[in-house]
Amino acid sequence: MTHCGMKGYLSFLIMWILHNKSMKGAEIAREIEKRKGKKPSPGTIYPALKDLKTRGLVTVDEHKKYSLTDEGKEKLRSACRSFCKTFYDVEEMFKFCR
Amino acid sequence: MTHCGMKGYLSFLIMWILHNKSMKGAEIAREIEKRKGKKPSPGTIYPALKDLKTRGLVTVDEHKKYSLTDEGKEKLRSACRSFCKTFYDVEEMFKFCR
DNA sequence: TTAAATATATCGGTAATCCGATATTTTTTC
DNA sequence: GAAAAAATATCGGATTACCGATATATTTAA
Repeated sequence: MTHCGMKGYLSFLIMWILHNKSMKGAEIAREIEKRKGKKPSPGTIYPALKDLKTRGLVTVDEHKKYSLTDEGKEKLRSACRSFCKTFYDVEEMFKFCR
Repeated sequence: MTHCGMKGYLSFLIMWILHNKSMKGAEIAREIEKRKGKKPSPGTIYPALKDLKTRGLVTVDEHKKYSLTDEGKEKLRSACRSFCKTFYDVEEMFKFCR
């Protein structure tokens, strides 16, 4: 349970971060640092981006800015649905932890 | 990205489910099914519970009802804090996916 | 009190995640 | 335009998560 006992949600988080703004890799890494408190290493973030690209969920433009493809958006939407259903009581969680 | 691209949050979810009610293993499995849409197999849920027990985060009573230990509660609280900080904009996520 | 159904437990294998180390490319600064 | 800094990329390894198969124990029904 390194972080939240939630190893594995990195690509979900990346997609969520990209959902309303395209970003360069380093920018994404900084945003993750802001959220999680720890910056993912290059060996973590770039393979993850590559994987998302390979799967057609993100694209990179000529300035290496990443953004969601239509397919990526659709995928994110369904992942969000799943996430929100699983944590339907997330508000209680916010209360619980303060 | 089987579920949410969030492999690894099972033990976190178990602890969250236990945070206000002690339950038997099978009950926990049903609750997870309700949330995720898929029931974890015995080979998934019991090893996870055992692991949590080994780490002193849950205990089992004589009727095999699991509940959080004090240490487990504390751990859950800090995991929740982390989770909520990471997904501080979860409300937007709820909007996004409908 | 048997038989059937349900719940619990363990093990081994597969796949996935993540990161450290390292190398290359791009950008910035002077 | 050269040097330094920052960003990007790749690879291999260690760890972990999960599940299918299987076995045992417990509860329920008859």
